[in-house]
Amino acid sequence: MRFQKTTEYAIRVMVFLASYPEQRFSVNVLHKKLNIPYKYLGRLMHTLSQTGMVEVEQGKHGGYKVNSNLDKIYLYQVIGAVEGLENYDRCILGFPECSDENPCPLHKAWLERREAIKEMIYNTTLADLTVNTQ
Amino acid sequence: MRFQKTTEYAIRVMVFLASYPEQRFSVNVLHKKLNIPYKYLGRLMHTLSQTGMVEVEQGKHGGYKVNSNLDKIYLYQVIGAVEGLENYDRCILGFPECSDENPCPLHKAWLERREAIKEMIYNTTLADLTVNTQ
DNA sequence: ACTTTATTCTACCTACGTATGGTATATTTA
DNA sequence: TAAATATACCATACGTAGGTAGAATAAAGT
Repeated sequence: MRFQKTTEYAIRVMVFLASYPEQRFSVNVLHKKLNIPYKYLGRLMHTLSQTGMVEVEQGKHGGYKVNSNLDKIYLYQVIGAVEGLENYDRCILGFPECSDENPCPLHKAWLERREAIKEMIYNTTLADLTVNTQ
Repeated sequence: MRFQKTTEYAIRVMVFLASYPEQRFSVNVLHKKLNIPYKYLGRLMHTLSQTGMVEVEQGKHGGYKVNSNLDKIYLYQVIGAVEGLENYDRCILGFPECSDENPCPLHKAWLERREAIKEMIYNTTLADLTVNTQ
């Protein structure tokens, strides 16, 4: 019961970028600041840039910068961009036929907790998550 | 954010066995009833038997049977036997230095939800999870 | 204008863990 | 002895994580 590493990386990067919304960072700098493997991060940033959550500039002095609309970028979007959101509507025991009408024995208990997590990721924006460590 | 498949399998099996606490089942029967790959399930059952949560009998007409103390077998034990419990005390962003004193920006929100999940797995026993589909 | 430099982008390649299957052997008991 | 099952070991598939190499891009230096 945990995020994929890639998802952790993605949220870490986005939180960092959101903390310096005017600045542009190269992959190399992000790699050093956030302790994420350089090449892996490169591909991740490319993926994130394609969703529009970060803006990219190529060439010398290029790099990545968060999209200015911090309060429009939700955690669920970051998670959805990397590991998807299927798990948040899934039976915890993997029963395909599990539903409110035909519940598995953990259905209700898990539903409540899962909804609390969804409430978190669907209501938290990057504007809520800035962190200044400078 | 999900269980490993193996963890799902383990809980499925334990819930099934707990529903027929007097009966002994062969791997082959469990495999067919629960739609879990035969060979994989064999090893999983062996693992589970070593924790004492299920009792094993070999030979013709042998098989697995849940330990009779249904109300003493907690969900966290089943989860711990397969994928471990480390993730339930882990920073959601993977910051090693994250703590109550030095929280990551998601610390408090995640802590509350994570504790709700822990509350579930530490308070639910197999006695709460029987299901009769016969 | 040409070259160098710093950067992203793209396409493979490697490592590793989880999930799964195959085959052989050991154990029990009808 | 034979059938049913457990146990052990080896092989395969697959997804995630991480690395290598070079092409494309764009700025800066000459």
